[in-house]
Amino acid sequence: MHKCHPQSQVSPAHSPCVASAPTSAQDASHISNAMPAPDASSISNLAPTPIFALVDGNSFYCSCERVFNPSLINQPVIVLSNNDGCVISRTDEAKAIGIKMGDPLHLIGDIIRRHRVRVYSSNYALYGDMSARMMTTLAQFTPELEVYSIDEAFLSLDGFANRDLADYAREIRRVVRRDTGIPTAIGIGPTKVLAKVANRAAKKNKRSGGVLNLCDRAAQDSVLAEFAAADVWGIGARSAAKLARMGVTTALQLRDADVDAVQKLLTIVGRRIVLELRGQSCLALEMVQEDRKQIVSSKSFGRPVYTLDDLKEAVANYVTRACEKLRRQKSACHTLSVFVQTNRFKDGPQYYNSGTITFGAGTASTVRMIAATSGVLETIFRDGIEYKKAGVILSDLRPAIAVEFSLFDDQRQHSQDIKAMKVMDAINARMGRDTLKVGACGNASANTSASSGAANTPAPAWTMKAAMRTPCYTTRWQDLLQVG
DNA sequence: TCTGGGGTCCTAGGACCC
DNA sequence: TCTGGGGTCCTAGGACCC
Repeated sequence: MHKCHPQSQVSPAHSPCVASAPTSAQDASHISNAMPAPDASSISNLAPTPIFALVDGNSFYCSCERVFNPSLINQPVIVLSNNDGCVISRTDEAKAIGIKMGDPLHLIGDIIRRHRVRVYSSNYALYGDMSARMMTTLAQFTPELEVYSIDEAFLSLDGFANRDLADYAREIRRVVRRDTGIPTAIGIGPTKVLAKVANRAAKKNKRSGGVLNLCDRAAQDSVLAEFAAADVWGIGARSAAKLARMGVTTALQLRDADVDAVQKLLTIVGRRIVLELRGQSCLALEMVQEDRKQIVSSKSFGRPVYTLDDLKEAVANYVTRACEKLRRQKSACHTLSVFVQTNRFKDGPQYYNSGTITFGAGTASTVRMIAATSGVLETIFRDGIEYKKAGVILSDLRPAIAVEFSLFDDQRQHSQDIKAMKVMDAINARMGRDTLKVGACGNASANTSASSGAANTPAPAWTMKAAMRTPCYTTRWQDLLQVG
């Protein structure tokens, strides 16, 4: 999902930034260690400056809830993280009464009651589907689109320089709103970092109408002067503190700072940000989704877990999710790690342990990997500990098609594994997730939602809390919104 | 009682080899 | 045995993103 933020390596194919500023060939050679310094003379001075638009869904999760529940409009609304832990999305009304991103639910009970804040558990099936609709709509407006996260996309508007870009962006907003119900903000700039700045500024400034074009220098100067360096894409808390120590607190100061000094402080990443703020594009649009290099599935438990059996069941479910992702990208895993840990927010003794298994021949078999995690858990489990979280990490992923066998690997078993997984994936695709699953996963649904009360047995402790989840309006027939 | 989950990239330092 | 330099590969930790 997050391939190309300022920390990512620069794609060698992308060097038009140098064209607009030939004096910076030196700079460019530092940006990418992998590529030779471009020969300035070989680059046409007429190479067009790229144009990026960043489209971002406003309070995306909350907006998704509003689409299906108009009574939430103009109300403070928040959406919670897993286990109803903390705030991960809030509407403007919720921001206005002081609710912050990441606030733990149990610390803001007062505000919630006082202002009658509408509170929702997160419903990723719904948000994922709404996201897909938004991206499909956006794709109508440009052939070059990078889906950057669930609620954001970069669009290349390279061919649109002859149009009024702000007008075009307003049209995009209108159609996305009409076709999906999601309100957006759009920032436009000659680099991704500037498009990001424009987007944030458009959101903040109510007079902007949700659109801001930062393609021209005067507009950049005035907006960057009012923009905190800490809010620039790629500058986190640590880097902001370092910059502040050298007297840099605004984005304008950062842009005009000595680029070598910034690089010394913030590595090559900082250098790129400065150049991007100057209008030299270092971060290319990445239209194709690269395969994951690592797949993680980990979750805090709804309630504390004490037994090895419960841990095994929880982890079997996490492995199931991770392996589905693995097979979707047609990879095989060579290294599998499992970890368990206590509640890090609780006083008292902490425990963390992990174990790793390597597979000589890569595998994508849920069955095999569950068996492997079971063995690992037996070695890292200690009795008498209150576990709060566990997870698995699949790494050293390589193409499944190229799995290599040694003399001792059982190739016949391997091809049977593949067939079995094909069948399982096909059935689950047709009939719904977990229609067919490995016995070790138990009977519980991973999500103890309000609607799962049919079972007579209580949910295992590890299952997630999600007491305030809305129905999956768009992805389950039973949950279709009824009108009338 | 109560605090998310899933990613990527960069750098420094150690191990090892020539 | 000592001394020196340079290269590669791997890993852990730090930082950042949504």
